[in-house]
Parts: sequence; structure tokens; C-alpha cells
Amino acid sequence: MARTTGSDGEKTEAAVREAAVNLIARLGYEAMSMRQLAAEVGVQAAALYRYFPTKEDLLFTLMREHMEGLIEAWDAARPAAADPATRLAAYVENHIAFHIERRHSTHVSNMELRSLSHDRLTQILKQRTAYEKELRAILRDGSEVGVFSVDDTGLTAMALIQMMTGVIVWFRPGERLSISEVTATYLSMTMRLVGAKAHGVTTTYSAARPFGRTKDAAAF
Amino acid sequence: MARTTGSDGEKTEAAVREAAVNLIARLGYEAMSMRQLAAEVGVQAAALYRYFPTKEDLLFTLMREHMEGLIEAWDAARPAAADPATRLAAYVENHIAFHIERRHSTHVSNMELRSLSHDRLTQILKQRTAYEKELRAILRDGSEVGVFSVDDTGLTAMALIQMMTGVIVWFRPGERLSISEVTATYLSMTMRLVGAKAHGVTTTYSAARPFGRTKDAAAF
DNA sequence: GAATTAATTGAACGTTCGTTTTATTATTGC
DNA sequence: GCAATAATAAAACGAACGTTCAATTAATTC
Repeated sequence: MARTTGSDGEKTEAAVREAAVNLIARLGYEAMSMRQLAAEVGVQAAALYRYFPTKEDLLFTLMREHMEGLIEAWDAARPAAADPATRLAAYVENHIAFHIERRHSTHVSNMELRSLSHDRLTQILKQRTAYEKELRAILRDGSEVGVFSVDDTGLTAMALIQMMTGVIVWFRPGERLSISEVTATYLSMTMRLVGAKAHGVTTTYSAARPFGRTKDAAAF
Repeated sequence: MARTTGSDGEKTEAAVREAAVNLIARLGYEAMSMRQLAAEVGVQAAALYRYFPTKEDLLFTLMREHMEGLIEAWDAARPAAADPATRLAAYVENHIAFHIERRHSTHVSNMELRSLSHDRLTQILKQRTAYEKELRAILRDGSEVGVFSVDDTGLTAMALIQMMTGVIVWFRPGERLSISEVTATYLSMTMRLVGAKAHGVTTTYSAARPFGRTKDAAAF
């Protein structure tokens, strides 16, 4: 009827976050009730309000930390100073690895934006724009140097991100393709899409010879 | 207090469908209440149940008819007997035109699948698979003939569809780019992505010289 | 070991939800 | 113009929702 033996605030909060990501990804934010979430954690609904003042606060926290994680992952993976093709390859590899590894929170962050208040929506979109800006810069640099031939930098960046993020819709770990095979194929498609032509790149990025980088499988 | 002057079942039902597509696209299916929908139509909530027995029936109807429309549009636009590059171009043009024209119902059909019952979800996914199968067939034919170089037909088809459908996320009519410019750029990206190489296609599909097809703007 | 703090329960609040029922009025067919 | 039918309103149903509050117990501090 009150505090239970072995109860620990940090563990409970972590359990709430994890259960929330999974439930929201599966049912949707609106369809998930706080009682359902509490039951998944093994707690009463009222206990959730010790950690998150409202349901929307919980959603916002999940989204903000997802975006922070994405940006941090790219900051860590970004090549210090390299040619546009190398930078683009790093961007694609990081993006695919991150999104496959965090399918559920990606789902939440992409699908539940409309449940945020105006101010919080603005914050998340700002983070997203900052991340996408990196890709546009790579495409622009590559176009100016002449290693890419891109008609419209902004449009191409959006098309690439939609294409890459879409991997979470159909990819299931342990099925026909491995993560590194998928990454290699997306890299190949990306390089052809932007018309990469330096260093005989057309064959370099062919996925007939997949990248055997174990980093892809253990990036997170 | 009862039937109102000038009331007409057909008109009311059409108004309900249109308002529902817009409201669900904006708020989400779970977040839209039947009372909200009724108010948008200018009617009491109970009146909606004359046309759709449940809220989920309404959602399913919208989705099924969206998918039927997509398949019918492709049946009408599909070239009778043509080379893979021509067929692929027709597929891309039809897909982009349809999705730009029906952004809201596309949004609904893509985002609200989890609110369907198991059987109805299966039905919609069956329609979707049939539509995607057409693209895979085009890619396979092109690969066998040698005009495309595609690593993985299934993966490439998914990537292309995600890329193309993503246009509804950022495209707004009347802004920087016209529909035909967007279509031309996507066509160019698609052809490069699949490595189309017949008839000096690399330059043919460059969007530097956009397709001026007015069909794109008046397809629906 | 007493006092304090942390973690949780159980019950309740007011609101909103999808849906049903019944009554009432407009339109249509004869 | 009268009967039949179509289209709606008004009110109500029970259930579920997010959230709050007071009580209670476990862990920690001194």
C-alpha cells in the first residue's frame, strides 16, 4: 500500500522510459494510457508522476534525448577534415546504424510530433534542422568541388534522409540481410544518387562487395 | 431538433469523409474525437453513425479508398508495353503526382495503420504490397535486361518508395518549387540511383532541363 | 532507534470518449 | 395530403482518460 521493498527511483525512471518508448512505438502516444504504461513497469499509475509531471513531458523527454543522441553520434563519427565523398559515406553509415539501433525511439520521434505543444515542437524541429544542415553542407561542398552532381541541395538532402530513415519501416534484425549489407547497399545507392564520380567511385561504392565493417553492428 | 431543412445524406457523407481526412491528418486518428469531426461538418456526433457504424470503420474506409485510388491511378498511367526505363519513369511520375495531390489521405494511410484491427490491417497491407510489387517487377526487368544496375531489387524498391513518398513531408504547393520541377528532380535521382544507363539516359534524366509536362499539375 | 526522506499505493476527481436510444422533423412516393 | 422513409437532434450510457491527494511503508540519516 506504499513504498515497496527494493524500490529505487533511478531504476523505476529508467524502466518507465524504456517501457514508454516501446509502448508508444507500438500503440502510438495517444493510444497509450498512463495506466497501461504503469502496468508494463509493474507500478501504479500515480507513481509515474513522481518522474514526469505530465504525459506530454514524458514524450518530450524521450524525443529530446533521441535527437541529442543522434547529434552526438554524428559529432563522434564525423571525419575531422575529409573530402565530401568520405564525409557523405560517414553520414550515411552513422545515420543507418543509429536508426536501426534505435528503431523504436526513431518511430516515436518521427510520428508523434503533433502531440507536442508549439514551443516544444519548435525545439525538436530546431534540433532536426541542425542535423539535416550537416548533410546539406556536405552535398553543397561536393557540388562546388565537382565530385557530386546534385540538382537541388535541399531537395536531395530531404530525399536522402527520407530514404535512409525509411529503413526502420521494413528492416528487422536477423532476417535476410545483415546490418552491414543494408548499410553497404544504402551507401551505394546514395553515391549513385548524388552522382559521385571521383576516384572511380562508381565501382568503389558498389554493394556487390559489401563493407565488412564490424563497427556497423556494434556502433551503439 | 431533428432533420434539418436541406439535409442530404450523400452530401453529408461526403462532407464527413473530407473533414475526417483533414482532421485525422492534422490531429491523428486517436486524437480526433467524433464530436470534433461532427462539429467540423456542422452536425451532431450521433449523425455520423448513420454513415459509419464505428470510428474505425470510418478510418478503414478512408484508407481502403486511398489505396484503391493509388492502384487505379497506376493502372491508368502504366505504359502498355515499354522498356523498363520508360515504365520506371511512369511509375515515379504517377507516384509523386498522386501523393502530392493527396497529401492528407497519404498521411492518414501511412501513419494510422496501427489503429486498424488485424484483419483490416492485413487487407490494407495486401493492397500496398500489390502496388509495390509493380515497382519491383520494373526493377527486376531492368536488371535482367541490363539497363539498370541494382544490388537488391526488394531493398531498392523500398528505398525508392520511401524517398518518393517522403515528398509529402516537406513539399508545399506554391512554394519554391513547382510540382513538375519536383517530379523532374525525383525522376533524375531515381534514374541515377538505379544506375539507368541506356540511351545516354544519364543526361536524358538530368533535372537541369525539367520536364514541362502539364499532366503533372492536372493529373487529378 | 528515532526522525527524516524517498517511493509508492489506493482511491477519487472531473472530463471526455465512442456509442446508443428515442424523439422529431424534412422529404419523398403515392 | 397522407403515409412512409430519410436525416437529424438531444440526451444519456458506462467506460476510460490524465491527474491529484492523502495515507503508508521502506530506506536513509544522525
